[in-house]
Amino acid sequence: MESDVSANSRLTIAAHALTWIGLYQRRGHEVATSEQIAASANTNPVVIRRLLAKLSKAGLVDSRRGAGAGWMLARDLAAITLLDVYQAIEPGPVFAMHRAAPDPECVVGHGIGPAMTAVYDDVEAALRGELAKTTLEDVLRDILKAA
Amino acid sequence: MESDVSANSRLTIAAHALTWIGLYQRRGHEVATSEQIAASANTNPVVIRRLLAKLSKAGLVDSRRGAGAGWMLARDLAAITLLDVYQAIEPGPVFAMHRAAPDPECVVGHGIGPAMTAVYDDVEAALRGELAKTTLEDVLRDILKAA
DNA sequence: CTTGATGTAACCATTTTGGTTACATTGGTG
DNA sequence: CACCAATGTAACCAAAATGGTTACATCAAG
Repeated sequence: MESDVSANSRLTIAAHALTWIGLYQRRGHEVATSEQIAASANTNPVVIRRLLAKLSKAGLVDSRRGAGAGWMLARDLAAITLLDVYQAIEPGPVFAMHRAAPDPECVVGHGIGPAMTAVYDDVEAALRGELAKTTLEDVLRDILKAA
Repeated sequence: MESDVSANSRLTIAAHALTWIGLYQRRGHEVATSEQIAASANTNPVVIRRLLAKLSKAGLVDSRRGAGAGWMLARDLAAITLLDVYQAIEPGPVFAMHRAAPDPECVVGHGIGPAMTAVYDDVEAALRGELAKTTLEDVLRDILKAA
């Protein structure tokens, strides 16, 4: 215990992958391979494929198999928000309830669940609202501006 | 991999502990012990003490040692927001960057870090803003209302 | 039919999370 | 003063999450 800075990097990697595909296609290529993306993101191709598989189920990308296989965007970068990406890869909530149910005989133990759930719902809504404000086009613009 | 619903329950347990102490004191008791709180939250007293230790460092609670030892609020429930609790126990960010630095030769690999950091900063601000809206007095009111 | 890449399962090392034991320390009380 | 209940922490552990890696069946264009 004691160390923090947990959190996972999936949203970052997924945004990286999609942005990379978008830029690659914009430069005239049909599809991008998980190997190319993995090289840019400095991770393993399987990690990329796992994320893209989820993004594919969410309708954000399409894949082509066989020879000349690879990935392509299903929508323009401007039509994909970070919320879309987040929802595609992170079904779980940010905050968890008690690991084991609290004492139902205790007033606090009995009522804290619903009370915190209500708050967490609002927090998640705020988080989603904020993620929805940024599209991958915005991210790419930021990237190109800084280059 | 694959399962989700990660997230930790620390904020929930910490809010539970503080609310419990507040109600207990309101009923005329001087201090609450980690054992009592642990019984209500259905966890181990050491887990409670670990959290309260951090909350103590943040100035939200005080502890008394020796005989008649225990914990008491350093401020009224109405003067403690969930943001105060969150900051006391969760220094780390919600989203992480690449585990290994991306390819600096690649435009995306080079610029994605600052771009995502900017977004994440806004998201965290929104999350904190939402947590700041609720005080533990609000939580307790909710609990008592439902009882 | 060959080939290059997807789609997934499987396995593993590392880290996080939280539960548990253990124990030194504290300070009021009998 | 000795007792004792509870804090404050270290240490250890089991379970789960996170990502990296190998392996391989499948697919489809050439």
